[in-house]
Order: sequence, then C-alpha cells, then structure tokens
Amino acid sequence: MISKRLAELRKRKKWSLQYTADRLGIAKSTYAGYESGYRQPSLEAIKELASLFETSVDYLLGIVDNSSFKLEHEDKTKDLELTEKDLLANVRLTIDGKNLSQDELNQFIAFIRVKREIEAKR
Amino acid sequence: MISKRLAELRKRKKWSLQYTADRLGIAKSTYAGYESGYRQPSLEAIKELASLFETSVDYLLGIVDNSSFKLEHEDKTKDLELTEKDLLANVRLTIDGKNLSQDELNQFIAFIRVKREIEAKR
DNA sequence: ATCGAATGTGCGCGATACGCGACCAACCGA
DNA sequence: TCGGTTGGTCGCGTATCGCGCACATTCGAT
Repeated sequence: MISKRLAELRKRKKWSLQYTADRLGIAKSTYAGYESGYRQPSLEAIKELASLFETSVDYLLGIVDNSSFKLEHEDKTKDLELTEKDLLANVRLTIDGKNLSQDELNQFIAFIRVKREIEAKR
Repeated sequence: MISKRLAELRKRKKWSLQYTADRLGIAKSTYAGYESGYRQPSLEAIKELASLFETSVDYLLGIVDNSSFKLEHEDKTKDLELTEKDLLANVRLTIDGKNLSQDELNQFIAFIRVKREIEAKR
C-alpha cells in the first residue's frame, strides 16, 4: 500500500528516485526499496516522506484515502495574485516538476499584460 | 513524543500495560518499551495502536496536535504544479486582479517548455 | 543505429533494533 | 505479612533496515 502511494506521489511531481532520495538525505536504493515494497521506511523516515510529499502519514499507510492537501482546500478556492511576491513566498510554482524562476514569471506577466492591451483595443 | 502520547491515551482509558498489550496481541514488555521510549513500534504496530486508541498515526507521531482526524499543513511552502489541472481547480490565478484563463496558462506552459529546451542545449 | 548518461531495479552484507521472556522494585488490599 | 498487580529494564535471537554495488532499461544526442 505505502509503496503504491509513494510511487504515485513521486511521479505526480515528476521526480526521479535519485532526486527524491537526495531530498530525503538517504540512498537511492533505500528509497527505491520503499517503492518496490522490498523495504519499509522507519518511523523517522515515514515522517520525512509525509512532509516531503505534503501529505499525512495516515494517507501513506492507507488508513485514509484523502491526501491532506485536497482535504483542506476542496471547499475554499484560494486566490493567487501572481504579481504579489509576498503571496508567492510560500508557494513554489513548478512546470513539469521544475521550479519556475522569478524571471520566467516576470516574462509571463509582461506577456499577458501586452496581450490584454492589444485585445482591449479591438 | 510518541511515548508520551501513548501513555496519555492509555491512562485516559484507565488501561494497564498488560491489558493494552493483550488487546494488541503483543508482549507486555514490548508495549511498555513503546511508552518508556526504550523501543519504537514498527509500522504495522503503529497502525494497530492508532486503531486501538481511535486516533491518527499523525497524532501519535506528533505531526498534528489534535487527536481528531483533521490534517493541516499551514506555514509550509506548497508546491503548485501548473500542469496539474485538478490541483489548479482549487486556485484562482490572477494577474493584476484579472483571472488567468486556461488558454493563457497553456500558452505560458508551452513557452516555458520551449525556453527550457533551448537552454538545455547550451 | 549507436553510444553514454540518467534512471529504475534487485541483491548481499554489516549493523541496527525489534519482540519476547525473564526479571526486579514499588504499590496495595486482604 | 504476603500474594498479586503494575510499571519498567535487560539480554538474547533474529528480523530487517540502510547502504554500496551491479545490472537492466530508458532516452536524448550525435
């Protein structure tokens, strides 16, 4: 059960085994063992896993079926203004699992502003 | 942390070590080791513990403070993968206060992908 | 098509530590 | 006083955890 959940969460983030293991500070083979079911993570390790994947230990163990992220936000949709840097301070925007730099975001904002200006003239 | 929580839960129910161990199907010394901090329960054992005490594994591990099944991940920086539509369903992205359409976001994603491809060749 | 790097997968070994039985001190009611 | 219960620790056998290493597979670049 835990192995399936880990693989699903990691692939959703488009992370490799090596990258995930590095984030956790463990060997690649160790984390791979978790996903293959060959090993079970220790109590300390599973706390780190839940933290890294932003979910609950209960979800990893299959006790509950909802990941905590969805559980908290499914009722209230949040506003996220992309030009507000302090709002984005605690959000890491990614595309294909890779971080979005501030420069890239600024380029996008400029692009959208120009696009809207042109559309407004019609 | 887990030892304190276990002792607290057991005493609240006025159970003895022996009775608790019997309910779990393990040796008294084993469960006593959990409470004294001398041993850590295995993954399988901690699931049984949470079930017996009608609480969550996250509570036993000290990840959350309330024994109910509410889970939270505030103050932590969240990942927001822009290509995951179901994640974005709960977030309204805006630029200059104006909603960002799905088309505009798709254009941006395509733009970033091309940009990264070019940069990777250098 | 071919090479090489990156990624996924599995195994053996050393070391950790889990679970159990045995044991001990403290407490308490008969 | 004493038998019984409770909380707690220790030694031992062994299950298994984490790591290094090797092999299989995928994938992009030439």
